Amino acid sequence: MKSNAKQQLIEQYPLNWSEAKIQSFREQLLGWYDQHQRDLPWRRTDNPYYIWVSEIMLQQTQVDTVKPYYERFIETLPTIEALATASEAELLSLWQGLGYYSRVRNMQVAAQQVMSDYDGQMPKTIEGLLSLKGIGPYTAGAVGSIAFGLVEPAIDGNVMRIMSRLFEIDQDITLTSTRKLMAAYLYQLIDPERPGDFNQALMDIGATIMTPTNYEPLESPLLDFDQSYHNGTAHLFPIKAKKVKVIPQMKFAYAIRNVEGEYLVRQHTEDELLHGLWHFPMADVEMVMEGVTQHELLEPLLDQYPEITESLLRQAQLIQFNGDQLQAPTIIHQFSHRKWTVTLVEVALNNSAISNFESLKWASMAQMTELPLSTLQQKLMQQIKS
DNA sequence: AAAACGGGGCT
DNA sequence: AGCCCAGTTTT
Repeated sequence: MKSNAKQQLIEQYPLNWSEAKIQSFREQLLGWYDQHQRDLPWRRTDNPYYIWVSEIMLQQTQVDTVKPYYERFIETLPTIEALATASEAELLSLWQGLGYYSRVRNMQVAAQQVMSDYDGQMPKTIEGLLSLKGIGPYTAGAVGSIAFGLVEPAIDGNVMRIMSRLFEIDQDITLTSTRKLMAAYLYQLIDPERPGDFNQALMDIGATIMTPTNYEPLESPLLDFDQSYHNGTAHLFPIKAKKVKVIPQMKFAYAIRNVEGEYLVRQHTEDELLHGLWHFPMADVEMVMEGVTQHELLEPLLDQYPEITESLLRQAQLIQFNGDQLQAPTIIHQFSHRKWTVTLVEVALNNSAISNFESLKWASMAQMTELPLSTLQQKLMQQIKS
């Protein structure tokens, strides 16, 4: 990261620790690492390519599973050039069983980028690493710090858990702002003499001591700095908002206009979303076909609203066909738990229908604007005006 | 900034 | 069978 951006981040989230306390943190962490670091194949090399391969593999798989894959991969494709020119069949067979096959394809694209854009050498800056396909902020930080000594944090799930517990960070770790806060703290904590070891030490502690379910990490070299341990709150961290899954739904909304220029509208009931707000009548549909017919457009409406009869629509004219091609706008409306894709179907009646129905009534555009409307309905009405 | 993606592993 | 994970890419 550029030093001015880094400085700004630190000013935004200052740690306010004394130099002595920061020094002590580094000494505890690195002293522990010197004694307890795990002996892993990719820690016996300083070849940036090998370290890169290991980081990509470790993104998706546990250490013990990765080991044999790693050994075979670097033996078979020992250089970036070999990776860049390998056949797809060879790549896939080397990766078979690891999953996330797009990542090995991305890695080959990146190897080709290195050959063409970087003269066959891995770029030695964060920006350069980030320019490679498949390398995001975590991998750039890991490879950059371990292989090139760049003073950059490598924030993965382990590190987020550790940071959220050390500082009792009570924000959702899936938020970008929370990761920025952690990056700011880590820029202040990271040892500029040994950034790669600093990052790997944190990851080892996360993997072996400050695990997801160990709330009393008595062996942790960071115990003195561990707020959640001292307050007995470790089990509360990290805070991860459980994401409700969004159910996609397709709907038609019918803008049915009579000769007076009025539209049929209805107020959503309490068993519906957008309760109390007024809308064009809407109907659920499975999917919208490419070559949908006029009949198919109106069928869901008749199904869902018994009071709208076929005789009423006998004179209906669908005004959105250009030749046979339907040209209907769609509006996306996102709820916390639903995503509606609403296709606006415009219907012009030639007869002068005036009587109101049980739950539907006629309203001019001007009258509608006096009613409580959802943003969805406003967007639909916007489509008609233009 | 938020959503989509992805396939092995777990319940 | 369906949910979950942990990072990157895409929008």
